[in-house]
Amino acid sequence: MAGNVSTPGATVTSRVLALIGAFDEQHRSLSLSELAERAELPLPTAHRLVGELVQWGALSRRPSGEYVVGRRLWDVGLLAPVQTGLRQLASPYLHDLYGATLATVHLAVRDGAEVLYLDRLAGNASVPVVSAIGSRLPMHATGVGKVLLAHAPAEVQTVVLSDLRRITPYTITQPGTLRRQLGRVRREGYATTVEEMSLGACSVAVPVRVDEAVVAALGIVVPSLRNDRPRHVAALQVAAQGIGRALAASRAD
Amino acid sequence: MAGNVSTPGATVTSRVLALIGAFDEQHRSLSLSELAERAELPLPTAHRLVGELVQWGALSRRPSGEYVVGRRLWDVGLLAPVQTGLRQLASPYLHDLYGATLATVHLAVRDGAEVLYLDRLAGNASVPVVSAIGSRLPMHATGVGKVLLAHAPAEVQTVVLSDLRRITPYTITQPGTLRRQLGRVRREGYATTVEEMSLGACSVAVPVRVDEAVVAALGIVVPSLRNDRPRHVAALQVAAQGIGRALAASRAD
DNA sequence: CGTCTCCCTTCCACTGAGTGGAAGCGACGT
DNA sequence: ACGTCGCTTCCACTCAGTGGAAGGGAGACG
Repeated sequence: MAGNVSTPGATVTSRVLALIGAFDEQHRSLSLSELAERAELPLPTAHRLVGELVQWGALSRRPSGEYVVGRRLWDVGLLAPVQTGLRQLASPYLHDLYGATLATVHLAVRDGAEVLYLDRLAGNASVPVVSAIGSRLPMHATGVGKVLLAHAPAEVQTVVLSDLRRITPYTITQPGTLRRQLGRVRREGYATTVEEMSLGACSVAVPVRVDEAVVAALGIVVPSLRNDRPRHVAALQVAAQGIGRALAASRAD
Repeated sequence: MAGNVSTPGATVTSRVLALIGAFDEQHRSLSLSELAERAELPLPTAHRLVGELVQWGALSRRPSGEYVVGRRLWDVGLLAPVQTGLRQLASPYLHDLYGATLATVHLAVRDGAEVLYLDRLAGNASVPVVSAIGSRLPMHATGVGKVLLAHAPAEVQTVVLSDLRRITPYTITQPGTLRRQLGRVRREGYATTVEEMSLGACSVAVPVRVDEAVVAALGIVVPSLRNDRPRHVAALQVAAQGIGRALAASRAD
């Protein structure tokens, strides 16, 4: 699994997947040789496999000759259960929340020791943020992250607290400080961040609960927490409750 | 390539892709034997390949034993340019449009002789509709479909007009009638439908243009066209122009 | 409790699909 | 005209992939 793709033990399947996996946030389009290099495959092999992938629609070739992820993979990706349940159900509430706050809205779940962003609505006038749908960010520096961490199993908290990387000058890197904040999050029902992830961006986030269990987090990003905090928290909680109820109802399947 | 997957000439790659392609809207979760059958592969072969796919994260296995599309494919799918360009750019305008109309908002492109829905915002109070992100619908019975058809190449129009399936009692099935409507769409700059796709749902749609070329369509679904039509068309056109300008600007890459 | 059925998993001998070094091509630069 | 670089094609060798057959194991039925 951890091993090389081109050396013995490599199956055709693993080579195909290595090619698909060669694409990421920073590499949305790759030339044949880049692909071969990133997948650690000899060029002729990459060439043939990529040809098959293109024919099927998993990749597609730009006029420029570069390859990009194809529409068919996009189709299939949308069938993943990540989006099916939570995301689709939550969608209307996110829009309402956006309408009420006009701030960037995030829906996220915990993925191991990181936050996985499931959805994001950003308005034209919103604060620029680093998150993107499908991206992962550290838990200790985001609003949704703190919410999810506060309700995560103890062992996850331990892992995260033991590695608080500094991202901005305001990032919390003291385990004690963060641990105290997590307690407050549990008590008060919402988390905040102040420029801990990116300068000029503050956030407020609340948990989404189904029968007490925290299944996701809902957050907004605003330029400042000064005003409106109660209004924002209220709007978030209304939306979170709506999503929670919708989720619980849908479990009648 | 059109040929069978298990018969001679089939490559490992094509088998792997057949497995991935076995999932669709109606089949989001499949047992091993269903997978094998749908991919037309012998069971042991399917078993082995699926094992590799699961290990990589392209598929994942539910506690129930059924397989679903994995998170990693979701990740990769999101990198497809479908969403990167148009969808991301359009997102803020869609939200504004939703705020202005409180109706279900659709962003769609033409994919062959069908409409492919790229994005959809649905409020809580919105009319229920069949579309879903990533789904395809016929062009002759939807607002965005008519817009895209009106600006499609003649050969596409011919194909579509030759097969006007009835969906509701109000679906237009007369080629002549539809052809006349398409002319009006081009002249007036917007299309409408009245319960042609689903009862109780009407729609208004406009083209998104970049330098005169129609690259997408933007539509809303409402319970009735009686009132507000001019206001809706205006709101749609404002949003479509915004998206068009944003797209044109982004072509400075 | 035995037995039938259905679905999943493992085994392994045969073989043809996959491999990748090498050579060919075409575009661009000097 | 010649060198370089990235893509494409070729093809003989061989090892990865194949899938029939047999081995679990969970649940239904008599």
